[in-house]
Amino acid sequence: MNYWLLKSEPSVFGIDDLANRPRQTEPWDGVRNYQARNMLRDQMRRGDLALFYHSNCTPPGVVGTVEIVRAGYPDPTAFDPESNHYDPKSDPAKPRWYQVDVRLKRRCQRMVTLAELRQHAAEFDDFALLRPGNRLSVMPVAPATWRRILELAGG
DNA sequence: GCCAACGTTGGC
DNA sequence: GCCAACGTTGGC
Repeated sequence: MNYWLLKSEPSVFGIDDLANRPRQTEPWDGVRNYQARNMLRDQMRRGDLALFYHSNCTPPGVVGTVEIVRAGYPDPTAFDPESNHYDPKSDPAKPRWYQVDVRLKRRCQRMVTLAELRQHAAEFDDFALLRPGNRLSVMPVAPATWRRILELAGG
């Protein structure tokens, strides 16, 4: 079982949106970065858990946790000319982009902001989110880091 | 709105 | 394969 962090802009799809979905489940589509794609496709497994992180907002931070309920499979929005995530170079016979399905596990009792995570950086084991210039929208989280962040979130 | 960091594109 | 130009991300 692995731990992850998934970024999303709340103005596009936030934790409230996930909470309002049927079965509180949603495909995590639209990832168009190869490093992130590789993790979705090759490493994420059903039953893994991920932090739900709100980015490009005030304040950014961790707002909840989700469970991976379906492992990586081709992202259909890449084949849809109507989608903003359409990629004409993704061939359905050899899909370029992948997604997983996530289900809301729980909201944080209190949000853990990026500023707060930075204050605790020394307690985390090489947390990719805090590396300068980090732009990945999917990244692994070490188990000890996961536990500490959930403590900060009030369980 | 600014801008640093980084990824992608495309000419050569 | 190099690398400059350009686009995107995302914090501030």
